[in-house]
Amino acid sequence: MSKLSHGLSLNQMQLLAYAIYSTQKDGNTAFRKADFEKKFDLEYKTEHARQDAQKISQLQFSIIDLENDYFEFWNVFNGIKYEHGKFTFRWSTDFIPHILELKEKFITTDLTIASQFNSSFSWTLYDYLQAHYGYWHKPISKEAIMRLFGVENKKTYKENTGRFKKTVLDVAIKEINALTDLEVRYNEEREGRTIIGFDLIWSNGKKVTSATKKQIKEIQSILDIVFEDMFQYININDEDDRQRAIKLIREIENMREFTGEPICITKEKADDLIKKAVWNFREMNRLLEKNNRPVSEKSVKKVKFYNWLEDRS
DNA sequence: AGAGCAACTGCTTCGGACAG
DNA sequence: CTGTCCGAAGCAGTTGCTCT
Repeated sequence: MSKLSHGLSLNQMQLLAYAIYSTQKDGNTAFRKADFEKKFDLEYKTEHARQDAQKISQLQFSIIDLENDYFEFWNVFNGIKYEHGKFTFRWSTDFIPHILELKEKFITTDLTIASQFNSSFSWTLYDYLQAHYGYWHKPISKEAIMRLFGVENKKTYKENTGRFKKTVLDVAIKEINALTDLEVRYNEEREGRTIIGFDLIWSNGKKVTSATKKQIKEIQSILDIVFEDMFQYININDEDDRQRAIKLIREIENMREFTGEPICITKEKADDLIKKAVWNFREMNRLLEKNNRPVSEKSVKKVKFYNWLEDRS
């Protein structure tokens, strides 16, 4: 969603959210402006509706993975119509499957809470924090956070970090702290006297503890073994088993982003990752044995180690 | 209920003062 | 000298009101 709603004004985000909401609720692809206004507690002039609808109607949904020679772009809407207070819109057929994905993240949590936000920046930041479930802090460069808020071209903010804080970041944090369960603050990261980034720190009221170095090392060690034995796994003869092994490897590989410094995930999240990694690892070795492939000595040791841990508990 | 106009509010930008 | 802070001015967006 963050990518989809990038650079939209608050009203535009609300309009998009309400379109998704209406579709989700009763499959309706039309809604009355009055209902929309009521939901977000605002007045919406037709001229603004026109501008916002025009912007929304040009939205695109993209998936880009150039490393694998892959990209796709789809329009979100085929069109949007407005007539005497009634919006009618038609989703692009290729986008419809994605609406379902958006539902969980966007509709159930965000709309009730986010409808209270007065600033689009609050919406954006809230979305960003929600997307980083399992993290408890996240360092982000000034450039990146400006891009997140869609203000990377504002001269004032580029040259005057104080203004950026006052009118963008602080506004968003204040609203989130006031209206949601999250508690957000940040530390400034400086290089000399220049602010080069922020370390966003947040919690949902519950006490959170950072993942330990030991936990991260544990994830790292599984990553290393899997990587070393990669060829064993992808050379499995049986097509189905090979595809399954590749999928399991990918899942483990994706954990690499959490192992870097500084440690940003919670203890709880690290526990989940370790469990998941061990499970995948065992499953992969099972596939090797099933296909009469040798399991490396390191892997055998690792599996024994986990068996031993479980026997004790 | 929706459209349109006028007064007002607050944001952005610019340039200059100030501090390390 | 470089980067941050601050005030003035212009202007876009908001509010409140009336008319259709």
